[in-house]
Amino acid sequence: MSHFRPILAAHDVTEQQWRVIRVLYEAGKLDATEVADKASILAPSLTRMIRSLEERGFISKHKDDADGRRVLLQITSTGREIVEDVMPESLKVYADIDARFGAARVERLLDMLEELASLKMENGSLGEE
Amino acid sequence: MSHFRPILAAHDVTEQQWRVIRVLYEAGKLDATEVADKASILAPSLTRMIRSLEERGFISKHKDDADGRRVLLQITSTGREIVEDVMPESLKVYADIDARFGAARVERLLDMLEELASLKMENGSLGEE
DNA sequence: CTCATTTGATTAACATGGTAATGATACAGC
DNA sequence: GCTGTATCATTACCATGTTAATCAAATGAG
Repeated sequence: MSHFRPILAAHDVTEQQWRVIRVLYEAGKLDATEVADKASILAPSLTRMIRSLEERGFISKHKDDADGRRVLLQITSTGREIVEDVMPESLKVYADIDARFGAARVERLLDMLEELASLKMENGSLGEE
Repeated sequence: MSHFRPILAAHDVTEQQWRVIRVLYEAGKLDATEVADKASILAPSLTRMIRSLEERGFISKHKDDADGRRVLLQITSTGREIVEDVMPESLKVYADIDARFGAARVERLLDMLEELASLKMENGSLGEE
């Protein structure tokens, strides 16, 4: 990711903020919980990021009329411009990794990591005996 | 790691702090740079952690007589007690992962990650064209 | 020896991870 | 319709990641 940061830094966007606006770019209007989930960001972090991203005009925030607790988020045209500017570099990073590490190995690596992560969820055979 | 945190939380020690005192437990007296390196912690973070760990009496800090810029760190008997109390749980976590995920696969996973990480260091074929 | 450079540590400033507490709205049961 | 509970978001608080700036000590060139 650190390869990637300079491009984002030029837009004053962190990697986490990038994930948020990219999710909104791809999915359209989403509520905050879905965004947090898809961007792997905790709720308290997202709250802070929403404030910052909205102040800078990258996203807009609305209350859900159907459920007053929920917050709906949407990317703005300014935000879209950033995504469209950064995306080519982003794709290049992944293409480069695929080329140099091997796409098949990348996939295998991700599979293993996912499986390892799911293992740890299944139970707690730890610290409770 | 989150499996591991309850045990550490009982001692009011974070995962990063655990890595620091474990390194010092195993290596004896070390200077700050080596500790930061072995525990994968950045210098500014380590500076803050030293303050906290020293205040609580888990480590001691001395100036290096041979090089006044360097700081030497050493675990105290209090710190040693914590390590000896937590270590069994720590080993259990790794043993559990080895058992459930497979020790060979764990090793393969670590190898792949190391190789991937080293790839990214070699150059920057990114963002500079 | 003196000065410029280098190196190690610290500080500062900001963003995020993480947990707990609080607030506000929905909702189920009565 | 009210009330207790559950759910979503926010706030508060602290630790760490991250970069840049600063400070102090060591080192090298002259």
